[in-house]
Amino acid sequence: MLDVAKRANVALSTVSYALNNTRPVSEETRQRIFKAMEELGYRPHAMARGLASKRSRIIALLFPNPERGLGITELEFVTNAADTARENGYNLVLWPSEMHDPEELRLFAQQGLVDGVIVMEVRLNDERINLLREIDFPFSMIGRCADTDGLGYADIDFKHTMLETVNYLAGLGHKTIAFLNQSQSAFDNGYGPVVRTEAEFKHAIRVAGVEGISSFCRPAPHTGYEVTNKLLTECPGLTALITMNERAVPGIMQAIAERDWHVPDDFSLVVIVSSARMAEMMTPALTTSDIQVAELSRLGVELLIQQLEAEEHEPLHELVACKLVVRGSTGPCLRVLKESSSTPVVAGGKIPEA
Amino acid sequence: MLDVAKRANVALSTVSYALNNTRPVSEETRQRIFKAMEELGYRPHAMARGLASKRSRIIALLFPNPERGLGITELEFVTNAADTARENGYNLVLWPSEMHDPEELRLFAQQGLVDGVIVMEVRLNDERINLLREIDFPFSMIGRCADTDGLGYADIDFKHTMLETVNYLAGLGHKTIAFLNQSQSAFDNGYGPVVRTEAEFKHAIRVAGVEGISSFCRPAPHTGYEVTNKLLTECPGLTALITMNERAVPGIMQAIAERDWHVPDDFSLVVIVSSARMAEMMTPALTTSDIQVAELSRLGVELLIQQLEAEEHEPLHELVACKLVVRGSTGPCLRVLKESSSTPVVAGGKIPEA
DNA sequence: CTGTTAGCGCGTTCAA
DNA sequence: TTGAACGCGCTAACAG
Repeated sequence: MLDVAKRANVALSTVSYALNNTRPVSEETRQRIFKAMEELGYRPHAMARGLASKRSRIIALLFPNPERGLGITELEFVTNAADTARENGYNLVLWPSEMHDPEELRLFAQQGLVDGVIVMEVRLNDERINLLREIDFPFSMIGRCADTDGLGYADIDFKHTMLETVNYLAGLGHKTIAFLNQSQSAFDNGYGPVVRTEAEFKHAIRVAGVEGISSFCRPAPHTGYEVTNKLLTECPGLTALITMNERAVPGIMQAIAERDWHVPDDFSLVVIVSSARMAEMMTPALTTSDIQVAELSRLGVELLIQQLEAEEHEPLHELVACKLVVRGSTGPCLRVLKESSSTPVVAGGKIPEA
Repeated sequence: MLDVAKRANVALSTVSYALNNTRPVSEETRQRIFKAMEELGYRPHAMARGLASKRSRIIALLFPNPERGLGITELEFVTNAADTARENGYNLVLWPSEMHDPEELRLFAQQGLVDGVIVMEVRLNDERINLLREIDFPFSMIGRCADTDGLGYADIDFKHTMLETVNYLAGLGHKTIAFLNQSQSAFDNGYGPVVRTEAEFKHAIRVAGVEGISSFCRPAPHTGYEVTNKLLTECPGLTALITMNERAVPGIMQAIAERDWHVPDDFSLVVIVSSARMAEMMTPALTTSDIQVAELSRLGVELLIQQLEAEEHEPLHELVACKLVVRGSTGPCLRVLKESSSTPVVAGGKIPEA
């Protein structure tokens, strides 16, 4: 840097000012400086910068462990976050969420390596959030906890997503709709999406004026098979199923197929909080409500950076609904239209998960 | 740090030495120092450390863009790499591979932020590798280029993987086996796995003494459908198919189903360089040759760190074969056994991709 | 085994 | 507008 300064016939500090726009520099000298940097192949040293300015321009992502979902959208979250960070001049480091011990998080945060963190897979009452709040460390969430007062987050609009899906199915003539959620343990742990969809499903069926039944299900094909069988047995009037459990889908399809039912003429299936990638893995291609990964992760990063750079801006938040994409797994239920004899009535209830 | 030193009645440097084990420190004073650190809640500052030692203990991962595969294994690569890095006391930052302009890579490398990089999705002649070599920047590869002289890498053992798969099918009695690779353009770009599996397939069928036919196919269900149809039409004796194209699988299955063939009794399917997650998405569950993600990414990281920390160690490399897991999509071909009239013979050839 | 001290490369306050 | 000097928090010679 000193070499650059000499070569441009200015003081070392002037180079710094030119670099950071932290003080007016005459256009002429600025040109000279940049030319000198070019010629010498000078690159500002990130660490030295960080030390002096106390801002590393590095943010961390507490990434999810790839168990629940298929891993498809999770990857996109990570890559999109890295892209967005870079577009804003930040680097993105990955911190495994296995850092379950919050003390480890504290340790990392206080190392001064990162300016802030983005927390994924937030639970309603999340130790990590409590800790970050306590030590007053900047963060944003993809997802959200229960008490979001003063917090920045980007989350899925589960209410809208569920309403749109249920209304769509009701509009096709379905009178009884099931919701196959993720696992009971996720619910008990207060994992946001599971808790919220559970509530919003109940709300949506009430609004749509149809019968509804919901069940938890661990994320695996065989559990999907078992739970679907139970649902179909105990609830003969069922003609449509909504699920947020991607890994259970093959089992669901199998249970339907074994009854010699055809999708979508005999039974409709919608996967919510899913993706086109998932949809096209099945035959027929599934109707899905696609999670807007790119937007969510972009928002998560931007919300954090905003907080980092603004003086006293109120942390913002955004809700992004999933987008319903109708494909081949939904339609009117021809089976029921034919069997116009008995009108099935089922009480909204609960079936134990597999 | 000075406070810690005072509180422990030692010099500032002694604290440093105790922290880095860079010089013997008597057990007694070491205890005093750590106690003082504890009491003061002292955390060494990462950036200052990096500045002084010229080693940031940060490594970068040039991650893949999630187009080719399903995204399942890719996520595991990233998370496992982050875990392994952390276990070795390193941080892992993500650098988007869209950094196609090698100049941008040079810029990042020379910022001094990271000590080394791990390159994924390496092509046989990869600009990034050439650049890193040229500027003498430490790196390792997951995958490998053509000239690996003096380079550290962890890659799939395609030869073993393909031999095992073909031998397994031949052992079941299959006489004509197809290989559905990824896209022609990936091959033309010299993407390692595509080029290597293509060659190893030819080698393996020769060794096994069976007929073989191979074809490229873009990564999507409908192209999988089209290519499979072409293969089945032009090659009536075909009873088994190997693919490395996960996204094409639904199309492959559909083409088979439309012929009223049942898997595995009428036709066998193996997906190589895949995973259990993929396998269980289909009915019947697929026989796959699973990529050993955890091991590969661990090796990739460790190889780099070894290089970073060792004095003059020769860069090492490792090949890891995929592991064949037999599930429901493979077996003897009953269809051919029944139609014992005509013995189909087909010349090994090439079918244009969809 | 321990203490002293000079930087690492840059941001930023002060004086000019 | 510009230049000089100080310090960020730590490592690593060098000296005891």
